[in-house]
Amino acid sequence: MGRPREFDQDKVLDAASRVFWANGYEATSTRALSEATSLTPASIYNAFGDKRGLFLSAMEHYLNSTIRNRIARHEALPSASAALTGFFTESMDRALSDPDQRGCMLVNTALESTPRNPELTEFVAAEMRQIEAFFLRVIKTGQKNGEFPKDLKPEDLAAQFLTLLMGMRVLSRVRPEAKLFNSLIRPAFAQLGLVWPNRTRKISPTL
Amino acid sequence: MGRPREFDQDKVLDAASRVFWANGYEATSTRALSEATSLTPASIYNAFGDKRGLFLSAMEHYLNSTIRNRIARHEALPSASAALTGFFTESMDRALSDPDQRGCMLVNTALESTPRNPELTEFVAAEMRQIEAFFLRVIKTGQKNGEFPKDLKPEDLAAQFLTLLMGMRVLSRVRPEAKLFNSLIRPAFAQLGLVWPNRTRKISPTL
DNA sequence: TTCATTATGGAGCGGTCGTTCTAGAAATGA
DNA sequence: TCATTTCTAGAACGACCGCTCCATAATGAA
Repeated sequence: MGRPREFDQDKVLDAASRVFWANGYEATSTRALSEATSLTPASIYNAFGDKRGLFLSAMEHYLNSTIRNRIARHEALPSASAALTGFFTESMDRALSDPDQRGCMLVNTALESTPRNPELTEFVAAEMRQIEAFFLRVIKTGQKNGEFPKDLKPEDLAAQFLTLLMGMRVLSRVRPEAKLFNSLIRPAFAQLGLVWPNRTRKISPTL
Repeated sequence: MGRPREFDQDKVLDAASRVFWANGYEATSTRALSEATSLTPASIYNAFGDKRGLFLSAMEHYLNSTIRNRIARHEALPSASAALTGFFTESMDRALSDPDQRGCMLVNTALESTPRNPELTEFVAAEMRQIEAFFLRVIKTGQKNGEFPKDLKPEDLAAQFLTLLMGMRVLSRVRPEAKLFNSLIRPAFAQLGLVWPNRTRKISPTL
């Protein structure tokens, strides 16, 4: 019933999340969003309510197409070692190959959200718990398999890997250096008896 | 020559940095800065040039009174163990006792700065290198002393501690949980043969 | 005293912000 | 066909943005 929408929601959210990701919520104007999505203000407000609504939808879209997707793909791998190595390899390559040094939209949002936006803060916190839970599952599996030593508490290790990931995302905004990242991941992996194969800066595709 | 200033620069920068720290650069209006500092716009612009100038001065003030000060105090301690333990104890207590969960102004700024502000990005990067250098000095001293084992590369350890600190600062905005922080610091300290005394949430003074 | 210089208070500048409004277009159901 | 509903284009709203201007006040130098 009624006139159908002319835009592709996925493409719109893709464009919107790119802008929010690069500039943050506050520094992104609704005009910039209009231009990026090729949507008029009326269409945006009709479809998403307001700027915050579009941001939340764009954030969901971002999480699904990056972090959640990455977790699902690597958790499906046969070994815990491969899952962990693959996850960090991909994370590091992405961080180093982004010419805009946008880091991670989740981390960017974490530092832009304040206790005055408790729902947003809780949303970010919950997503970080999901990442931590992924690490916990992988580590427990690896310990059960015999891939990883069993003397270390998996909860501690999961928290460590989460923080390593968060710290890397901060550093990738200001110091996207392969050498730095290698010296972070190598000792963390060594705890689990894993050898981290040093990686070098990856040139981004020109699109 | 000319009329003297009526305000105390230190108090003004203290007030300004509080507002920037809590809300970020973009979300802080010059009106809010006027109110917080009790200065008219004319006085602010006369003294600091523009909003960015005030921000940079406030940032310097913040760094001097927090991170740089903390580094200097702990590096003066007789043992490397005490320096490292004291530094992280204070960092963790500060993070957990802040009712506004402002995290670290340096980290907040790191994620708000873009490659379009290369000077700001470089400023943040340089400050982070200073923190890393502090860790490196302490670790090298500890290894020379015999306080820390010598089999681990001090450069790797310094990078690790920097990332741990950055990651903690991200998490402190959204998940300021003492238990989480203890499980992060404990294993990192264990590498150096240090025992981390678990800490609990510290209630902030009511001022 | 006078003058040059700098600081302050407060009004207000042009511009941009997030958002809404109105007119009309494109679909469905009767 | 026509009423109803939803979506789109583009102008425009009031609010707020960063910042400047102007008159006046407070200092040191001559």
